Amino acid sequence: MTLMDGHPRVTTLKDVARVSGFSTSTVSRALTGTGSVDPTTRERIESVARDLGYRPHEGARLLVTQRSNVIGVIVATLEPNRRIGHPFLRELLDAVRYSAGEGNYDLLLLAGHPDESPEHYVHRALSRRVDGLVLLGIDRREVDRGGREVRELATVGVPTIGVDLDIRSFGPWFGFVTADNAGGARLAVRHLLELGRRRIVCCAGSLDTPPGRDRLDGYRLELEAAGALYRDEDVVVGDFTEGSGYRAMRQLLSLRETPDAVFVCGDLMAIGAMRAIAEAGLSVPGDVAVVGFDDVEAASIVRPALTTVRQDKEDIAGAAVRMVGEMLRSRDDASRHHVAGVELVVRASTVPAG
Amino acid sequence: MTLMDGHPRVTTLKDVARVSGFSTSTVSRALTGTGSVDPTTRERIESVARDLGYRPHEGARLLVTQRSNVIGVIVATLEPNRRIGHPFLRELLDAVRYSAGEGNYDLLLLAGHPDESPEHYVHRALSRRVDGLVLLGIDRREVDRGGREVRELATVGVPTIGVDLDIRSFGPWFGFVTADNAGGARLAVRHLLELGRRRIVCCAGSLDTPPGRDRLDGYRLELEAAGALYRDEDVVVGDFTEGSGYRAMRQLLSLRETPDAVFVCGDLMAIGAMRAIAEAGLSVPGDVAVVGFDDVEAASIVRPALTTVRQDKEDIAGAAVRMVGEMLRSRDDASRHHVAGVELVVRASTVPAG
DNA sequence: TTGTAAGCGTTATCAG
DNA sequence: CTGATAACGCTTACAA
Repeated sequence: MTLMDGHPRVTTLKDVARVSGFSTSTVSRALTGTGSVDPTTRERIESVARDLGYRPHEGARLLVTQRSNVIGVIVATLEPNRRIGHPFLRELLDAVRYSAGEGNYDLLLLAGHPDESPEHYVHRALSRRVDGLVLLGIDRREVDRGGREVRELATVGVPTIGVDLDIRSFGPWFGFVTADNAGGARLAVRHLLELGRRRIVCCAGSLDTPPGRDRLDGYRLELEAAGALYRDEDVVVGDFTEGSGYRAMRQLLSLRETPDAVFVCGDLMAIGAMRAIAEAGLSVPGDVAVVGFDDVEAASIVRPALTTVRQDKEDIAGAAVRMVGEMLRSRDDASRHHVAGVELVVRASTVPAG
Repeated sequence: MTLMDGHPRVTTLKDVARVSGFSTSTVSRALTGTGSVDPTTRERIESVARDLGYRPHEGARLLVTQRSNVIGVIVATLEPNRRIGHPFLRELLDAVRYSAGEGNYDLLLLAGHPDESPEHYVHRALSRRVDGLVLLGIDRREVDRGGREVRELATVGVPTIGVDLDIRSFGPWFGFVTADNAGGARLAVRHLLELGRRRIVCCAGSLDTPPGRDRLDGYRLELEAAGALYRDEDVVVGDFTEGSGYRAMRQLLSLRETPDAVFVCGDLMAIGAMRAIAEAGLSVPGDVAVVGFDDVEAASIVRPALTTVRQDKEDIAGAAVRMVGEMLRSRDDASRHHVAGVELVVRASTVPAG
């Protein structure tokens, strides 16, 4: 590295030490705020650091502190390693980004080759020494497939939080965050009942995900609590995509007794369901009232605007990040489970039965 | 660090060396594939590394190689440091994530405190020694405000790519990627003309962004090329949000000569425009044909489905990542400008004039 | 082909 | 309050 090098060597702690006339240890203490330094000294050092444009080298720091201040994130993709599968996950990722910032973390979005499997992600997370890992919408079966590697996370002690994915059985380093899916579903169904709807059917989401299962449970529970009849034929299972909602609704509309309301376990599916209803020559909300789940951006944009159960994304993201921090500090009160709030957002897709 | 420590020390290169019986340098060579090692030796070492679950420490590696294999990303937020402002940016971020993976990079999503300014992001990027930086939808004025820090990126030699943001004037380390906005706009207008529409108005996006300006230019150019009249009154400027599209369209509908088509410079605004048209008692596409721009997920979901100009997100993201790599290798042919493809996607919001 | 040793930029321990 | 000095885990001349 010569002076003629095109890259003017970046300023290091040593440079700050040399110019300010103090030792590297003093400079380190002054700049990190650990240990005690004379106020005058500190000022002098800070000023020199500023003038030189000093940027601490996080890699070097990590080497000794064992803390990267980085949280890794893995987001479920629809086809393996392609696009993120659902707008809700993109919105949630954004919320995590924001929460991470509040906790002074940066986010490492683990990217993947087209043909990488889960263990690769874990490897990368481990290699980068992330302080914690957040799994967004990952399928349980995928986790099991990478079981060996996932267990390794626990061995090394990386707090790992599953959002809509319960892997607490893997050990104490695993946390679980989810919205109150069952409660939200009950809110939705109750709303429809209060509107005077009597034939409430359900378009469910994939039953091998916690949200898929819990929302369907909520639907059943609320019907039963109201003394209404739950029937298996009234439920068709989709996979959270618009297309599956459309198909499910077509099927539901062909039931002997036409429904006057439908609880759809995801907004995208609900939008598909509305399309099916319109095509069948029926109207929303007049003939069929529709309630979705998630409150993605599109829900407030479609016409009629979709009544839906909003998941508190900020709460979910905040809890995930907070859990990482707590587990890192090994606090006894580190909760490993958080149920985020839900809220019914009434829009135009539901009105009282006519 | 005792043996009783809850954290079984993570395996290091030294461990692999000890167990395999070779020196650390040989192990390093064997594992990274640099330098020559006896095939038998390599096999032995690889097997030991696997058994021990060795994960190279990227921080340590960075320290010596000066390469982090991380690309930093900063995404524009609507309110300062809150949510990502536009669904297109979220979708684009996802595309960047994917492209980064193909290039063997991970993505550092620079998160921010609620009250951080751009220079803080740059500081974090610099501290983490990102190999490159991608700016998504960042406002030019923000960049100018952080001018000092941005210039520092060039000093240190961090390839920085602006998507929809041209900062090449800052020096050779800056690249610019954008879609063919003007061309796309012309596609849209031509389509409307071919449909027999004669009163084509325009709802423009913020004119202080390249897409805002170029799409409006394209609108004007295509009209003029067709011998049609461009009039300032036929253009109302919004800010890419649904609400601004709604308001702009109301204004456009109140023109003396009612339009029979509108080119809206963003899908979200187009959705708002459709709402305004419907409220005015007119129909889309019968009375007013609508073309948007971007092709965000919502465009194919609204009814009527929106005809729009699709930006090739994969192309944009791929170019940004590729540029980083090329600049890093200081290739003379490192292009600093890429114009990504656009494509007209015809859906239900446009039909021939009746 | 392999090993020795220096050094990357920090923090932390321990004296002074 | 301050300063040597030893790590941290890895790559890379340079020697053998």
